[in-house]
Amino acid sequence: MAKAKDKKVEQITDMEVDFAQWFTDVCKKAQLIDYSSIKGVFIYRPYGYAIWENIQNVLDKEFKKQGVENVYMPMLIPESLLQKEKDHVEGFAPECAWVTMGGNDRLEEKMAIRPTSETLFCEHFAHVLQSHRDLPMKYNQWCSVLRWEKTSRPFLRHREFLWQEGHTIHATAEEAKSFTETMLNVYADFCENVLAMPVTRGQKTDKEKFNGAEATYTIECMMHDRKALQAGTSHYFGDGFAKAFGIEFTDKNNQKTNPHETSWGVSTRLIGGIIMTHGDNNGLVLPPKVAPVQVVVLPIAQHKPGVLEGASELRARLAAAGFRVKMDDSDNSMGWKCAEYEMKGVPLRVECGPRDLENGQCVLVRRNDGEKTVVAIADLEKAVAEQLELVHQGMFARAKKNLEEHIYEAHSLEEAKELQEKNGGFVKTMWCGELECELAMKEKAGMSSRCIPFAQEHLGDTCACCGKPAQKMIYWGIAY
RNA sequence: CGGGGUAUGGCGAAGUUUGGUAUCGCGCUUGGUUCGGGUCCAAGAGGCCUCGGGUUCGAAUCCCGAUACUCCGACCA
Repeated sequence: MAKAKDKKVEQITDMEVDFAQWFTDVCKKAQLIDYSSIKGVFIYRPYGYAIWENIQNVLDKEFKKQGVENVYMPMLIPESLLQKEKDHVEGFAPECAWVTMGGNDRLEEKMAIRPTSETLFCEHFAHVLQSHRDLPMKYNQWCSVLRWEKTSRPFLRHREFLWQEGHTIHATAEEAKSFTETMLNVYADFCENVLAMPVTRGQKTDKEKFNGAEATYTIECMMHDRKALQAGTSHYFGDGFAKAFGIEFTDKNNQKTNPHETSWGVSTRLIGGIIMTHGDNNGLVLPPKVAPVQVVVLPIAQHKPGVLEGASELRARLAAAGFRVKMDDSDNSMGWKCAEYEMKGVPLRVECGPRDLENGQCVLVRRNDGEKTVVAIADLEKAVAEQLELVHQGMFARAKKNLEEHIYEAHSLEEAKELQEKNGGFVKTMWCGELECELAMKEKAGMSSRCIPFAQEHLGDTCACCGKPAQKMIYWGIAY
C-alpha cells in the first residue's frame, strides 16, 4: 500500500505535521490554484474552477426553485453611493480598493471596486420598484468581489474571490425574515447533501453580524483540524437599507412604504471547506456531486490485446450514462496513476485489466476509504452509481462524527479555555448576550462566537463568562 | 498592520559563513523497456540565482531598499 515515503513526485506534507502546509500543498499539487504576482489574488486553474462550476450549477438550480432571477451589477461603486448606509460603509470602507484614475485623468469622484453589492442593488431597487404588485423582487448575481485583506490564503481568504450574492426585497418583514431562513436552509442542505459537509445552523451575535443587518444567520462547519469555517450567511436587513436608499412602493392602501430586504451569499471558500473537511494525507477527497471527474478508468497492462478497447468501452458507457468520467491510457505506471488520481480526489476508480476482461468484471475502488468492489461489467452503470452514493455517505458520516465528537460543554470561561486548548472544536456555553463577555472570551480564551444554534440546549441558568442570568446557549471556536 | 522565517530551471533542494565559469534529484523532450500501487536504461533541452540600487577587477554570495510567499498575532467571508 502507498506509504508516504513511497511518494517521489508530488510530495505533500502530512496534515498531522503541519495542517496549514498540508492545505497549501493540496491546493497547489492537486492543481486547484496558482499564485499570481499580486498578494491575495489567485488563479483558479481548470480543475479548481470546474469544482466551482459544479457548485454553481447545483446551487443556481436551487435558487431558481425559490423564484430567484440572475442579474449582473456594475463592478464600480461611487464613493457617495457606498456611504449612504452608515454601518455598512464603516464595515467595508477600510478594506475597499479604489479607482481614482480614468485614463490619464483623475476622477471627480473615486469609485470603490465592489466589496459586496448591497448599495448597487439598493440604488437599482429604488429605481424600479413602484407598486406592491412588483414585490417580491428576488435577484442574485454570480461575480467576484474585492476586499483588501491583510492576510490571505488560497480559497479561505482572497482579496478577490468568486461568490454569489442574493438580494431580495419583500412587502413585509415577516416574508423577508422567512426568506432569510429559507435561503440559509438552501445553503445548509447544499452543504450536507451535495458537499457532504455537516453544518451547525444558527444566528450570529450582534458583534459578528453583517454591517447594516438586523440579523445574520450562518452555517458553521468544522474542519479536520477542528477549527471552524463559516460556510454561508443569510442576512435580514429589515427596512434600514430601504430607508437609507429611498426604496419605496405604494401599498394596497395607496401609502408609500419601505420594503424589507435580505441578502445571502456563499463563496469559493466552500472549496477550502471541502478540502479541509474531507482531504487526507494522500491529497484531495472530492464529494462525488461536485467532483470534476467522478470516475477515472485505468486500463491495466494496456498494451495487451483487447485491454484498451475494453477500458474504452467502459469509459464510453459511463459517459453515456451521464457520469463525469475520464480514462487515463498514458504510459505512466499503474502506481503513478493511482497516486495521481488519489491526489486529485477522484471519488471512484475503475480498474480494468486482462484478467478482469476475461472474467467479464472490473474493480471499483473508492477514494474516501480505499474499499475495493469487484463488479460484473454488465452491471457497471448501476454499480458505479451505488459506489458514488456510498462515497458520499461515507464522507458525510466521517465529517459528521468529527463535528459531533468535538463539541464540548463548559460552564466557566476558564473551563472553556481549557477545553479549547486541549481539544479544539466548538465549546458550547450559556451566555448572557452581552458584548463584554464575547470580548472577554476572545481576550482570555482566544475564541470568537461562532453562532447561537437554532437547536438550543439548556446547559444552566447563568452566563459562563460573567455569571449573570443566561439568555442563550452559544458556540465558541477558533475560526478561519 | 506588528513579530519571525523564506525567495536558486516546471517542482524540491545544495551552493551564501570565507565573492572567482551554475550543481543535484524529480519533472520535461526523444528512443527503447515496463505496466495488478509512484518501472528501468540511454541521449537531450531548459536558469536576467525574486526585483531595484550600491560595494568590487569580478556578486547567487557582501551592503541598502522593495515585492511576494509562509508561520504567529490583530482585522475580516
